[in-house]
Amino acid sequence: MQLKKKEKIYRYSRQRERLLAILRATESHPTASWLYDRLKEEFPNLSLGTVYRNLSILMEQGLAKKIDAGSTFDRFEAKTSPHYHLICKKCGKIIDFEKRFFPEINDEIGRSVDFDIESHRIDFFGTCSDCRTKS
Amino acid sequence: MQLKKKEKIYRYSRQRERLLAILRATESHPTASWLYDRLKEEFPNLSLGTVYRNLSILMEQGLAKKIDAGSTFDRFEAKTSPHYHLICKKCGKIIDFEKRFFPEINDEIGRSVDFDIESHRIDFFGTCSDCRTKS
DNA sequence: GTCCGTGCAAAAGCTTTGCAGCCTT
DNA sequence: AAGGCTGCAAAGCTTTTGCACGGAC
Repeated sequence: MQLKKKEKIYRYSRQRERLLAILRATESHPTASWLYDRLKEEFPNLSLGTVYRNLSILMEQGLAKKIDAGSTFDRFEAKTSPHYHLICKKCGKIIDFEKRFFPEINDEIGRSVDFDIESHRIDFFGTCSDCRTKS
Repeated sequence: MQLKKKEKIYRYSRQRERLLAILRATESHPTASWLYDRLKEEFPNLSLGTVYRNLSILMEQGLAKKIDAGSTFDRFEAKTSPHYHLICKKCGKIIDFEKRFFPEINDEIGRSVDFDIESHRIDFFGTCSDCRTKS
């Protein structure tokens, strides 16, 4: 018999609705602190804990993702379509890239290892055009 | 005229030599704290700060790498050959995978974006065989 | 009425850093 | 002798959490 995990119930919150809207409206892969600053304009008493708690809920719901890009702080995005990231080593900027997706490599790799592969991420590192121009 | 960055001078240290040896001898992609525990067996007065400082130097020298795998703490490795990671979503274990490398995708992607790509990382997420057996 | 979400503040956890003394060069 | 490296401890930062209150349902 299977143990059924209790379904978590989410209530509506204006803060979370607006947080998601802000995250969806930017392409900058912002930090929690940046989101806090934006959202605080609408909710002057907003607390940073609320931002973190709501980001966590949005991730549970599959509406937001955390990006691990080597910074000391986390960055988030709300884009759900499959895509990769171009990460600039000079300025840390993250740019979405979705012109080519490799769904086939999960299978290709999966056939050769004893590991159930569900997904993959690819990040490209280099220098963005802005930083190239500057130097 | 080009500004030449002053070359950093490194001195020998027994702690760093042994740290690298320990990192090279494991396949577990350890945390700084794990390395500290191992190294402290040889240097009873060792401080965690020394581990971090030396990891940082080893990374500058290209002898160690930090792996961003979504944990709250960093993990490190000393393997220099190109390889990818299989990351278990259940237990967090990281396994090296080097049977297939895709050097060509840097060029393939690079041709279509205004971004100088130097390298890429690929991480596969899923369930390791240990965790699959358990469930 | 329940009990989830919020604000506030404190705590937690990993990593960094200032300092004095030691060791490498 | 110069200055990087170390241990120790304190500080720094991001993220998490306890609590009482307000809001969603």
